[in-house]
Amino acid sequence: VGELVQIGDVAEAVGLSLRTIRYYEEMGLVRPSSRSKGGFRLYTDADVARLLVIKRMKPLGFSVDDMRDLLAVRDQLDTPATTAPERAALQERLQVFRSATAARILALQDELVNAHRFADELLHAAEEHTAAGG
Amino acid sequence: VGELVQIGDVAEAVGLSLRTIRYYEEMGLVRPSSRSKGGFRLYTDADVARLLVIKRMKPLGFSVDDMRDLLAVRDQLDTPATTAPERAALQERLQVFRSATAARILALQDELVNAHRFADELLHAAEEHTAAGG
DNA sequence: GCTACGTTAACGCTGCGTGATAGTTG
DNA sequence: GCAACTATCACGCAGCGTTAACGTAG
Repeated sequence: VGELVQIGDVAEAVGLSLRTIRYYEEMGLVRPSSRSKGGFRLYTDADVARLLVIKRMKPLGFSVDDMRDLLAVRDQLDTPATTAPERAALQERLQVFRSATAARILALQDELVNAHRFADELLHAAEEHTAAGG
Repeated sequence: VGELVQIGDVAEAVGLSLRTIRYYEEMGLVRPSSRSKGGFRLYTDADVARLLVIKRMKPLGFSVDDMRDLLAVRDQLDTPATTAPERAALQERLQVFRSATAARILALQDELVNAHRFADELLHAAEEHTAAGG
C-alpha cells in the first residue's frame, strides 16, 4: 500500500515499456516520487495511477502535451488550496477534454463502419476472382 | 471518364494532402499514369481509385508496406495472365488482410468502450469537485 | 507577363524501439 | 561476486508537415 516499486514492476503492471515510462518522465508527465540510493526510479501507487491515466488517454489520440495538461488539471483539482474561481476555470479545461473525447468516439464509430466495409470489400474481391471469372 | 487530373484536384477529391500523395508515390504505392510536358503529375481514375484504397486502409492501422502489398495482390488478381495456382496464393495473402482487419475491428470496439469509460471518468471527476467538496 | 498551380530537395516533428555502455541490487 | 535489474545517452524509424527555391499552365 505504501510500497515503492521499481520501473520494471510498474511496466508490467500498467502495460507500458520501460522506454515509454522514461519518455513520459522526460516529457514531464510522471516523475517517480523517489529514487533508490543508487539512482533506481521508485514509484508510489499514485505515480502508477498517473501512468494508468496516460495509458487510457493514449488510444484516444491525445498527444503528450494534452496528457500533461489533463494531469495538471487533475492535480489542481486535488489540491485543497485551489480556490473556487480557479476550480471553475479548471472545469472549462475539463470540458475541452470531454468534447475531444466525444469527437473521438464519433471518429471511432466511423472507423468501425469503415473497417466493416473494408472487410466486405476484401471478401467480394476474393469471391469475384474465385467464382465466375468476371 | 478518360480525364487526366492534376495532383491538386486529386488531393481535394480523395482528402489527402499533396505531400501525402507524393509520399505514397515515393514509397511505390501509386504512380501517376503520366506527366505533363512540364513535369506535372497527371492521374487517371484508376490512379485515384488506388489512392482511395489507401485512404481506407490508413485508419485501420496498416503500414505503407502493407498497403503496397495489398495493392500488389489486387493488381495481380486483375491481371488476366495470372494463373489459377497463382490466384490461390494471392487468396491466402488476402486472408492475412482479412484477419488483420477483423483484429482491428475488435481493437476498435475495445477502444470505443475505453473511450466511453474515459468520458464517464471525466464527468465524475468534474462532479466530485463541483458538488460536495470531497 | 501575371497568377495559380506544380516541381524537387531537405529539414522538423512525435512517440517511442533499439542498442551500447556502465552502474546497482540483493 | 553473480544474475537480474536499472541508468543514461544517442541513433533510428514512420508518416507525413512545412518551408525554400524554383519551374509550368493557361
